[in-house]
Amino acid sequence: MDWRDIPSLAALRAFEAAARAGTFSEAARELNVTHAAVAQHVRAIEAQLGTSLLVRAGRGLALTDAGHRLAASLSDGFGMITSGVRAIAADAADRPVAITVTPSFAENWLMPRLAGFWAAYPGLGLSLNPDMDVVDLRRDGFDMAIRYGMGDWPGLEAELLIEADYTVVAAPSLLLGRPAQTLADVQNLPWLFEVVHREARRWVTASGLDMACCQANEVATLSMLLSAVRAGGGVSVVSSALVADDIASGKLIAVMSERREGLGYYIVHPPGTLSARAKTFKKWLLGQTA
Amino acid sequence: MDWRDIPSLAALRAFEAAARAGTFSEAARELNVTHAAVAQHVRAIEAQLGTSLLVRAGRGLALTDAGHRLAASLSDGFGMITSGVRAIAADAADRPVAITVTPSFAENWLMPRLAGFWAAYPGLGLSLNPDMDVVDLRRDGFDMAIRYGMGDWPGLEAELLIEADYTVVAAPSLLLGRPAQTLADVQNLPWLFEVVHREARRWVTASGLDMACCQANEVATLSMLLSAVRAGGGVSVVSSALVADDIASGKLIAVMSERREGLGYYIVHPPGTLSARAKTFKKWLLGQTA
DNA sequence: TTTCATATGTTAGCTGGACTTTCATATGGA
DNA sequence: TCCATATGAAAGTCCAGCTAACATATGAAA
Repeated sequence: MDWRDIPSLAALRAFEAAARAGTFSEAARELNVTHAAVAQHVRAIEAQLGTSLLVRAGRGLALTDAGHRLAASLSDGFGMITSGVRAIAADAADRPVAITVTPSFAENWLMPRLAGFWAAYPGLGLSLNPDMDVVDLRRDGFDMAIRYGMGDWPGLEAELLIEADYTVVAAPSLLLGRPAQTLADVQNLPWLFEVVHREARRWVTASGLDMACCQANEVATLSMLLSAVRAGGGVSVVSSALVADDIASGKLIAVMSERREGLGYYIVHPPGTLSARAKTFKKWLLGQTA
Repeated sequence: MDWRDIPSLAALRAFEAAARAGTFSEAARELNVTHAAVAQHVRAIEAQLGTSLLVRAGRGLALTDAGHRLAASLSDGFGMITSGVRAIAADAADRPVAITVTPSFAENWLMPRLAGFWAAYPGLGLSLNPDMDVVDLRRDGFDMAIRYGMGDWPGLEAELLIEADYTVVAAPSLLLGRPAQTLADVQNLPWLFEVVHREARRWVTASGLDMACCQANEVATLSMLLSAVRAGGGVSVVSSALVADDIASGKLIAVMSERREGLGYYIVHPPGTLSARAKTFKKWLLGQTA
């Protein structure tokens, strides 16, 4: 589509508004600009096309024949454009909020709380996608994600939901009444690590755990790890946020804990306006940790 | 038409081009901008509408369902706009060049030369409107005017065609062989003045004519005045340009002459591009006095 | 006829939207 | 593996689009 011989779209829009409104002043109010801006645009179009479109008539303006014809095709064209845009925006606003979230966070933190959301917002649909991968939100059509990390994903806005830490936990059934207040207390017990969570292993070693003198097993997912830890299958390092209820109820014992600056579960989304529904969900999420 | 919730038209055009071209790079070439400009526009629209439109696919891009639908309505809308604009521009280019010109200039200078123009440009139509009034070119649909004055009409471009002067002329049939080289030589002959041309009368009085001792008649139009002067009805003050042929052939005698700085016959038109045809005519006009 | 509100016309000056520049990364054909 | 061409992202530039200001025109009301 060759635009080189077409006046600027801003000018054409100004002309269409003036043609419809009958005065530059009224068109200016509609477009939130001054009458001078509208007048300049219209005269620029006339100069470029070599014909008059709007001429002075009393206190207002009258369309020439050419002006009538141009205004008609512009009105149709701009009508089509704005209708198409609004249809897309309406569809986007109506569909369920699409969220991608790590499975373990979904199972251990989000799902237990979601009944509260459903009670508060019965008509607001959510589409939750548990996925361990960091997916491309735009490519895969997600409104937002809840991600674990430092909050610095390029091109995305990230807002901290829950701070994360490293917490050593063990089940009472594993401890068998033994004290569990230092790493030394659990040094000789079996240990469990998530395959990909190398940093947890690195941290606990740096904190004094001697990996050589104890049995350490690896499991594939955080969900499986938590299941095994709860069953007394071993000691592990997790974010306390995921096991807050377990610790509070005594189902798991927190041996030691250390905060990591910046580390946390973040609400992540592309920059710009979220839909009203997505905003509502985000607000509710943030309200759960205030 | 409420534009507040509509992305910028430049952005929508960029998106439509990218949707059609399949890559930001190709769309950028079409629009004469960089790929980054197109990419930024598209992502801005996605942010505002809350949905993906174009996602990465190999080395290019693929439209999402929403993207397809939006691209279709934008293509229709922009097509309507550009077709409408081109139709108006084509009409303006095709119609005869509309010129408003003073009747006396038309009769005495232009019409005698126009045969040369018609011979040189047989297919180029002209629409000549003799009018003594200074008309509003845009309101009345004129491409240009040939006007007598100082060339300083606001909001218009003016280019000098012929310098004007005050020239005292008389017919030989009036002079009856008497010398006619000074105002004194024609002081006691009858004089003619155009009703509205007060400055000619003012000038000749300031140049020494004693209005009290001679018969002075007024006529309504310059054309009538020239007709009477040629018939020996009286002495008058005219622009020599209008009677150059008469003077050259001896049909009129130039008694005295005085140039006036800036005064002249000007080609006048609104600023901006004249149509190709109007430019051709203007060029031809200017060629007649080079 | 005068006054007043509202319109257009015009030009000089300002600024942020639109773009460029630059560099990093991704993709696919040779 | 190399290379050409694509997108992604962010910092910086600049002029199209606008405002401000003032002049002039129009028409209704007093």
